[in-house]
Amino acid sequence: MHGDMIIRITKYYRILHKLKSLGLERVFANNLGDAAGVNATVVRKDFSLLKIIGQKRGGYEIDNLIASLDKILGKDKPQEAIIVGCGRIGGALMRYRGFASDGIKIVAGLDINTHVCDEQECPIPIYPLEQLEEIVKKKNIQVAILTVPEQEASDLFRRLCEAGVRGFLNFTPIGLKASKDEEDKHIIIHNVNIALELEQIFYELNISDNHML
Amino acid sequence: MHGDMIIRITKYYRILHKLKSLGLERVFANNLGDAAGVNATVVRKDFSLLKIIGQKRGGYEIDNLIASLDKILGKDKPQEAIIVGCGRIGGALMRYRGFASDGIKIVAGLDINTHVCDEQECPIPIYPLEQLEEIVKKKNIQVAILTVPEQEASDLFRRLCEAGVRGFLNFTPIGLKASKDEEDKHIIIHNVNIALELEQIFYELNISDNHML
DNA sequence: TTTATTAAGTGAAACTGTTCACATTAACTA
DNA sequence: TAGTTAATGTGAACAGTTTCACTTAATAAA
Ligand SMILES: NC(=O)c1ccc[n+]([C@@H]2O[C@H](COP(=O)([O-])OP(=O)(O)OC[C@H]3O[C@@H](n4cnc5c(N)ncnc54)[C@H](O)[C@@H]3O)[C@@H](O)[C@H]2O)c1
Ligand SMILES: NC(=O)c1ccc[n+]([C@@H]2O[C@H](COP(=O)([O-])OP(=O)(O)OC[C@H]3O[C@@H](n4cnc5c(N)ncnc54)[C@H](O)[C@@H]3O)[C@@H](O)[C@H]2O)c1
Repeated sequence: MHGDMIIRITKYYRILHKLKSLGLERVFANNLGDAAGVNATVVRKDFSLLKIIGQKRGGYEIDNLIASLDKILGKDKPQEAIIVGCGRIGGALMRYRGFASDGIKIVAGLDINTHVCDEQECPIPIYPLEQLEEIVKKKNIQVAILTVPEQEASDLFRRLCEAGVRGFLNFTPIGLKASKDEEDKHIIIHNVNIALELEQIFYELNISDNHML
Repeated sequence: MHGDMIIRITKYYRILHKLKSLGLERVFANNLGDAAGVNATVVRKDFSLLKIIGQKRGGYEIDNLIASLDKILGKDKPQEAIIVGCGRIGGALMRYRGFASDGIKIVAGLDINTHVCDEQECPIPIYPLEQLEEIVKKKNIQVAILTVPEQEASDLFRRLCEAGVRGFLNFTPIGLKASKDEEDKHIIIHNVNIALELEQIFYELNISDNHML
C-alpha cells in the first residue's frame, strides 16, 4: 500500500461528503486535489490504484466515489471500539463527541475502578475489567483504545488479543509489538506517543535553527 | 532528512539512558538495533549520516553517544511548552507526569476559563487567554500544544505564530497549515488526529479481511 | 609478529512512493 | 463530420530510504 494514501483517502472522503451536502454530483481530480492539499495527479493515481474509474472529461461521480471509499475504508460495517483504562485521557476520549461524525462509536469503557466517570456527563457505560472477555465477545469488538498505566499495557494487550481484538490504538509509551503468533492474526497497532511528538517538534526546531546560522 | 530516522534516534536515546543506568559504558550497533527493533546496519547508517563515529571492534561509547544525541535532539536547551485550551485533553496533558522524564516541561496553560483546573491536582498555572502574548514573550516559549475547540484553532494558531511560537502539537481535527509568510519562519506543525488514527485502523483491518478471503 | 576475528563504515543496488509526460477518450464546436 | 478541448489514465522517470555487500580498522590469539 502506498504510504500516505490512506490519509489522503480519508481526506477525500470527508471532502466528498461536504461537496455532496452542497448538492454537487460530480467532482474533478483537480478540485479534490485542491481541497485535500495535493496535486491532481496524485488523486488520479490513487484512484487508479484503487480501481476507481471516472469519466474522461466528466470527472468522478460523487455517489459512486463515496460508495467505493465506504467499502475501502470499511464504513459499510459498524465501526465500534472500546476504551480500556478510563482515566485522564481515556476519560477525555469517552466524553468526546467528535467520533460520531466519522461513523465511529465507542461502545464501552473498561476499568479496574468503575466509578471513574459520573453517569451524567459520560453516556457510555464503564464495566469492571473482569467483564472484558464477555463484552468483547458479546459485542464482537474488533478495536480497543489502550489508555491504562504503562506497566499494565503489555498484559492487557495480550489479554485483548486473546479475547479477539485485532486493532489497537495505544496511548501508552510502551511500544507494543505483536508476537509471531499474533502476527499471523494480522493485529494492527497504532501508537500515539505524545511525548515523542513533542520531542520531534523540538528536534525539528533545533535542526532548522542550526541550519540558519 | 531520512524519513523515520528521528523516531529511531529518540528510541536509541531512551535505550542508551537505560543502558547507562545499568552501568554499561559502550554499546554495539547490534544490541542497540535489537533493542530498537531495527537492523544493526540501520543503526550504523544513522550514526554515519549524523557523523557520529564509534570504534572499530569497540562499539560506541555511551556517554559520547548520549552527548551527541542530546545536541541533535536539542536536549541541551530547555524544552518548554504551553497548553492552549485546558479542557478534557488539554487538562489530561497538564496533569500528565510522564513528560518530565523526557526533559519536556509544560510551563503554563492558557484558557478563556481559568477555573477549569483545581489548584491541588494541577500544579501548572492556568492563565487567561489575554496574557498569551505576554507569557510567550516572557518565558520565550517556542512550542504550544493546541487543544481548543476546532472552530478556535486557526485563529489561535495565527495568534500564537504572531507571538513567536514556532512549534505546534495540534489535537484539533483542523489541518493547520503555515501560510507563505509563516513558511519562511520554519513553523513546525504536528497533527495528532485521533479519529483519523481509528479510521486507519478500521481500514487496515478491513483490507486484511478482504485479502484473506 | 602473523593470522583471525569482530564490528564499524560506506558506496552502490534495490525498493518504494511520487511526479512527469503523454496517450486516451468523451464532449463540445463549427 | 472533423477538429478542438478538457479531463482521465498510466507507464516511466525520478527521488528518497533502506538494505546489501564489501572494505577498513582494531583487537585478540597463535
Ligand atoms: N494523560 C496524558 O496526558 C498522557 C500523555 C501521554 C501518554 N499517556 C499515557 O496514557 C496512559 C494513561 O494515562 P492517564 O494519564 O490517563 O492515566 P490515569 O492514571 O489517569 O488513567 C489510567 C486508568 O487506567 C485504570 N487502570 C489501571 N489499571 C488497569 C487495568 N489493569 N485494567 C484496566 N484499567 C486499569 C485506572 O483505574 C485509571 O482509570 C499512560 O500509559 C500514560 O503514560 C498519558
Ligand atoms: N477529547 C477528545 O477525546 C478529543 C479527541 C480528538 C480530538 N479532540 C479535539 O481536541 C480539541 C479539544 O477537545 P476537548 O474534548 O478537550 O474539548 P473541551 O471543550 O473539553 O476543551 C476545550 C477547552 O478550550 C477552552 N477554550 C475555548 N475557546 C478558547 C479560546 N479561544 N482560547 C483558549 N481556550 C479556549 C475551553 O474553555 C475548554 O477548556 C477539540 O478540537 C477536539 O475536536 C478531542
